[in-house]
Amino acid sequence: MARYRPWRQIAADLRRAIETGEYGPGERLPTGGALMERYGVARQTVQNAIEQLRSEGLISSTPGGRVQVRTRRPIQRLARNRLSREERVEGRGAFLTDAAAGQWRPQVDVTIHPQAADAAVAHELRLTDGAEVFVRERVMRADGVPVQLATSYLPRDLTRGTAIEQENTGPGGIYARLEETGHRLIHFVERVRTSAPDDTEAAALGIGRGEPVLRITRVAYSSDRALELNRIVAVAERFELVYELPAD
Amino acid sequence: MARYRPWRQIAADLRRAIETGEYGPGERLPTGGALMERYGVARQTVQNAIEQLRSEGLISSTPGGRVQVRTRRPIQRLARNRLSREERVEGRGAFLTDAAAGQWRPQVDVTIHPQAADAAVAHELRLTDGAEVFVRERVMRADGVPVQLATSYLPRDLTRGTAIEQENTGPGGIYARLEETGHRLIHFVERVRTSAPDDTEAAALGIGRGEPVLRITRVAYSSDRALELNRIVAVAERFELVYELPAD
DNA sequence: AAGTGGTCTAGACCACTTG
DNA sequence: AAGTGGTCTAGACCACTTG
Repeated sequence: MARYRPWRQIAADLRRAIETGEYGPGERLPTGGALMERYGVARQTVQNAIEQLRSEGLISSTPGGRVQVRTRRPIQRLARNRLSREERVEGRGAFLTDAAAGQWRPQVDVTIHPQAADAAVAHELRLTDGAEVFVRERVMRADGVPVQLATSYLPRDLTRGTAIEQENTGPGGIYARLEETGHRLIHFVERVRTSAPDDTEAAALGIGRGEPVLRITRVAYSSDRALELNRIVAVAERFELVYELPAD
Repeated sequence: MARYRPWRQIAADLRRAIETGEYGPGERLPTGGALMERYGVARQTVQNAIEQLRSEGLISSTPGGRVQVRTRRPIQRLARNRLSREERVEGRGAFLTDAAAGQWRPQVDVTIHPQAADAAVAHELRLTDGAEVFVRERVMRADGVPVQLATSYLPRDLTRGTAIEQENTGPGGIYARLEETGHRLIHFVERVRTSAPDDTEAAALGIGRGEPVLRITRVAYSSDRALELNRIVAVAERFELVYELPAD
């Protein structure tokens, strides 16, 4: 046992044990006390090793609870299929499309309200500061566990008098409603970044510090204007983003 | 000062100071000792706050060095343009295309060797286990700082006798060479995940634990086969991935 | 009530960078 | 040589979960 940075060795040992299946998905790791004794180290040192494995996405832990090997497979988020017109016509939103492909149970909670666009939202939608937008905030769950927050902003003139201002937007969701009112979608641009969550996001997603999130900013365009800004915060460990790109 | 989890307050104060510009890009934060005194807390508590800000991508720190506000803007990685045939014909590789768009100085170090495909590589390229592949390992730097590792695997029968087996693959890189030998690229599939780096990756990229990386797996396809597997490990904080998606 | 993961203090030392 | 960020020990307590 190295005297300097023994947490590396502890993390390496546990990582190997997980990868070889000694600790299978959903199983508990040894308790902190057991690891302290086994390696002859202090509590903080064990904690450093645990923190590393958590940031690698191998384990999850809850205070008072237990340290568990992660069991859930990543949700495949299929960028091409999920936004296709075919799926929209069939009446499924993108999250539901992913669920059907991945065989998990989707659940979406929505809150809606109009508001004045701040500078960032106005810039993305090419509106003037303070223009009215309609906001749909969604918490998405997979098999009951929150995995994603998505907040959509649409220029109010596109949504007034449509089902987009209802809690339930109807079959095909907001994109189907936009196309019905003559706003044909041409393309989407997605920008992907990653970072740690802030306190509000961490609480809503039920994750701790150090568990990274994906931040996806998506703008939907018609031929002449920006129709929707969607800001997504997703538990990084739970997702694999899949993009299909033409070579031409 | 809250007695329980004071690191949250310390992190919040520092975050605000960075966001308001009190500590500008490249500037140092107060030393650990100063923060211990100011908040009346122990060293570990300050460390917890610093760790949080680092995982949010706001600061970077080096042992013996200093804690600095991050200065570099994210590298825009433009998935559509960077792989377009037009760019390839103009003779620029994808990384160089990004550099031209983002105005930073690119540098690529390459090591090359043939090897037998392991099970994972064989699966992605639809080869039999142990089939020979040609491997190109690249370390990519922006303005001298390592930002990305990329390892390409190509079936050996596609590369033998071509410049793909040279260090310098010539104008347009390996995709241009593949197309010259009759393997027309039809599409790419990119899969994006994120996690912490392992020790080797952290050392090569010069980042610490808790700084997440993006793991991008890209496969290039012709009409009838998989031509190349590229495994990319990129410093998450430095990148913004941009994808353009058709609505049809 | 007992157990567990997480956080805290106080003090020490290590590895590294800057003068 | 001095300063700094990072890690460690030993022990305590907190918040939470499970019995």
